[in-house]
Amino acid sequence: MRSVPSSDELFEIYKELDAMHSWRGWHWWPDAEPFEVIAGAILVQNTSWTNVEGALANLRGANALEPAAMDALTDDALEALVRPSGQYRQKTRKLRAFLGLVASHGSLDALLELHPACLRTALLGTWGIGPETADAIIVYAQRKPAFVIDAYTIRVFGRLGLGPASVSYDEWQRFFVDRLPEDRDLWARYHALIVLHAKHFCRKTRPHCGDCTLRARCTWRASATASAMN
DNA sequence: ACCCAGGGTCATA
DNA sequence: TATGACCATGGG
Repeated sequence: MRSVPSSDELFEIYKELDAMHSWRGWHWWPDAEPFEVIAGAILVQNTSWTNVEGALANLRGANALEPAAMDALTDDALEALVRPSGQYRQKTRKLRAFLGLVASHGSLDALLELHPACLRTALLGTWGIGPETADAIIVYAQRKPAFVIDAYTIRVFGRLGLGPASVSYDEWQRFFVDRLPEDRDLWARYHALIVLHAKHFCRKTRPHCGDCTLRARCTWRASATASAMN
């Protein structure tokens, strides 16, 4: 059913996305410190980024954007700061669990010195951190190659008729990793462009396909069968 | 009054 | 292993 793209085709799509969206600017944790990137990666789980900005602003105002300072906060205080991002009790637990991982490695710097594969294993063993958050931490905080898969990735490429038929994170990740050179900047930017693209052209319900230069490839039609194509 | 958002965990079958 | 409930705020 789905076609199997060549490496060149995936790179062509990357260039199309870049041409469409690079003008929108690059607000993808530009020069943020690793700990802020990690906090953002946890706080943004199933939440819009605008909500996360409020929580990060609160944390910055409380000088809590470093492990020791955050760890010194009570649960009540941390929950209050993180509240704008939603699921604030869960996310307080998750931040706390990550702080525990940092402590077990001595420091954040020491944790980030790990080989990416080792860091990934350590992150996946931490409560509240799954594959997407782990890969986001590796590529955007540790700045090592990791291709992040998210709901947007599966939606965008699913509508293009590409990628695995399953929704398996690992299968989708292999789909990209096997076809693209192992290049941290390329992978980091590719994921960011997919998110930008999805937000502007591949909304869940209503299509905004007007100016999308990929529309010729798009197999998705609005009302028809909103189930299979997702 | 909905639906959705840059997931992950847990209980159930 | 696969599916569903749950978390919870804020914007459209």
